[in-house]
Amino acid sequence: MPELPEVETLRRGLAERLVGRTIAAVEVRLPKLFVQGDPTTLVGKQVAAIRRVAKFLVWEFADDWSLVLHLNLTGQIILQLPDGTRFAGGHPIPAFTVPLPHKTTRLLLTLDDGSWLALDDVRTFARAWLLPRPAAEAFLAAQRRGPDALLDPLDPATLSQQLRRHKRAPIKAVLLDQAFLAGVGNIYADEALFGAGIHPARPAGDLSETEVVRLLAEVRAVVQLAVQEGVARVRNGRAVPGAQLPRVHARRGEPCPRCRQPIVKTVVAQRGTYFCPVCQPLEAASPNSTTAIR
DNA sequence: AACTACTCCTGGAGGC
DNA sequence: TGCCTCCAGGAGTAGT
Repeated sequence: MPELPEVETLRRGLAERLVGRTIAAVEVRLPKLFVQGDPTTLVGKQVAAIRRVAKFLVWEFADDWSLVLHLNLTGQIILQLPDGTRFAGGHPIPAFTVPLPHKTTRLLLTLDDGSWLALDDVRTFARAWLLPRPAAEAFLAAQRRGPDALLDPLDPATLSQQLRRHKRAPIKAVLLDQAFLAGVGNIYADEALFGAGIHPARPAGDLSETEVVRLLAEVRAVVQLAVQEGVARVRNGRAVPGAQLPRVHARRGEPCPRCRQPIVKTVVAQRGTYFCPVCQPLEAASPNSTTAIR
């Protein structure tokens, strides 16, 4: 499922290949993909820039319109270049090498150089908004959204204060809340909690200041690593063998990379959740480790 | 206000 | 081989 690193990786690859290109043809295969705007008016628009805002991919056109795209759970983009090579990203199903259009292809764009782009989405949750630039910016600004997990300063004092409002909610649920931190999803929440040695079901309000600092550092580190080294690879709920990330997510029963105890799967905040029961104890950290947040 | 549960949705995996 | 059931979860919303 595309989270911040997947969207950022897509953004970089698409920007490199699409800026300056003009859309020559559009085929919409799932009309409800477009919440706002008439996709047929994409024809003739020239790509000026591709930005990322949290998990939104924002295409800016030379005529001051914007295409805002959210891949949600299972969106993926495959760009096929004139020489037949592909650049792809997002959810890994169907395989990026699948013949296109696939039955899950929801949008097809043809570019003026003969390359074409498919938006595939198995579960049809992806959404698009085609809007004049000011309306698009207003739409993005209106999203309840915390600091960007990759780009914005993650101030422990500010975020600790917010955690106080979530006294009893499991820390993982708060990490998944985009209003707290933008860009973290199920995989990287598990990874950051593992890195920080914090049990995903710990009440958010019980975390010590030290733990909050450590957790924020891990969020940033995990997201940065995923962007730099290639995204966490999970297929059909299983981690792809040999991948550096994820270390615990989708690795039930596999040895913890730190202590070799088997990784456990449970459900927290209605999400499949993986953690090491030894490295991430449910009890608050040792007594000598600072005061709990009230 | 904080928190939980439900709702969209369908391909793929696993059981028999 | 072919049914059938279950599972995956981002984010909005309704209910407690």
